[in-house]
Amino acid sequence: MSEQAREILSSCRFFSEVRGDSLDRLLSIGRLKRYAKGELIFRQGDPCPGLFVVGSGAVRIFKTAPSGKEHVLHFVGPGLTFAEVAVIGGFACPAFAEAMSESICVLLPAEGFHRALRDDHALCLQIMSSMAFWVRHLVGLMEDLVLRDAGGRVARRLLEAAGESSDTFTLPNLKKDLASHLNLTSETLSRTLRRLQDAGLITQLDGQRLRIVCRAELQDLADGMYPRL
Amino acid sequence: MSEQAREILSSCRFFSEVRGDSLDRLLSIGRLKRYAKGELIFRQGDPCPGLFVVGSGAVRIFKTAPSGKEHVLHFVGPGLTFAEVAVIGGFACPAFAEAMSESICVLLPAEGFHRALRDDHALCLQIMSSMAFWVRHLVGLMEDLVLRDAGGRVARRLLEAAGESSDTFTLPNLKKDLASHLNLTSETLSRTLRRLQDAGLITQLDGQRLRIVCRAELQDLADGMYPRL
DNA sequence: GACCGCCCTTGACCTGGGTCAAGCCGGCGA
DNA sequence: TCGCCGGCTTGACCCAGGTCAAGGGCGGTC
Repeated sequence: MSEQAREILSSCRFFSEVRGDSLDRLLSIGRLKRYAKGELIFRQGDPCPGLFVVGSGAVRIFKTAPSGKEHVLHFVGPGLTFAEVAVIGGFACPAFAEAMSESICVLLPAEGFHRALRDDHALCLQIMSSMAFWVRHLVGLMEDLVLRDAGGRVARRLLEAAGESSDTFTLPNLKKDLASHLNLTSETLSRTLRRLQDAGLITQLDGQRLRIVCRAELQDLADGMYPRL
Repeated sequence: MSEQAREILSSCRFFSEVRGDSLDRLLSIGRLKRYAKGELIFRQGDPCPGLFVVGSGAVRIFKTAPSGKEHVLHFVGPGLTFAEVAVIGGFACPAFAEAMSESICVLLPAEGFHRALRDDHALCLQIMSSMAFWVRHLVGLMEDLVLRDAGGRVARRLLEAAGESSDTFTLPNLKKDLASHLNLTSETLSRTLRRLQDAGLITQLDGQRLRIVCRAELQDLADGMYPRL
């Protein structure tokens, strides 16, 4: 497969330990896919086509309720994967996937990926460890939804996304997607950010970027120490 | 190790495909543990001692917020495991574990379990598949918390726990544990069950057992089809 | 440059479910 | 047998966050 595909796979944490023959084998089964902005990659309930690795662009994974409400499970950016669990477990797609912008992915078809797992013990160990991190992340999200209020969720998200090193945070394309991910309406997210700003914890740089001003207080808020903002 | 331990491991779905040498190896590192009702098995943040397999009794896994609110992540009964993800990922315990009644578990210490994973490809594949199911379950729980209202969550839980075959549902020892698992207060759970009963969807047999009377309507409620009860 | 559509923000109001408080019931020890 | 204690139920009230509606900003198109 192309040099581009090699580039994408090797920049992916999921496959960071996979080298040499194992990597070649995966590359040999991979297919490069391109999606237009807004294009649906798969629907909830579809048979799972395989494991996707995002090379560029961004994909959102979401579920919908009969009521029409939709919930963004996660945002998948370059170097990250999706549908890996469905592939491994042999399930149908548990959610929808939609390109949030023009996106390029490597698709590793389920059948070939299974064969690779069967044959390659090192790959297994690597994937297992990645899945463990993924589970921990999911449990963190659940804890978030259940144990924190709106302010706490937003604060935690800002800190997590900015990371240790940087004080700036770039919002996803649409605020309503972030809101949905945090199980808020866009109205509430808007109000919450405003309150954070009024309290001097953050400043809004431009439409898409925020700066964290007071990390410690934000952390307190995320930890639920503040009774109220 | 004892015959009892063999019994416990082989009745566990997580290890259902593990046989012969692999099983012997696991048995050789396993330790039988006994916990009194209410005993704390580990605390959130503790280094993870290993993978637990419940033989008898029941364990609840829960997190606490700084506010004091606690959330039951899951109930672990005979034949099920806990702390498996922390072991595999090498994390600290992500939650508390407490015996809900007198309980017997097999503990597979982290170090030995890791060695088994490194050496045993079939075990890896099995565990990976089990983890995939576990992730799917977690995502289902999240979907539940986010996309359903109180009535829908209770209805879904009743249907899920009763299963296809049976129309009766046995509550966990304490209703407030079930409430916490569903992210409800015990008051709301109480009210919700009452409403279900008044609507003729369920009947209360005794303190701990319920009978599902109208499966279809309960399913509609779980699917969020009913605007309100 | 005028129109349009989409998103974001803000305000006013509503409601699902939490909180608080008051019984009630059943098990258990003295 | 009685009293106590912990969990369950029920009612009254409250509030965080959702809903609805009214602008406002901004890019795209003709």
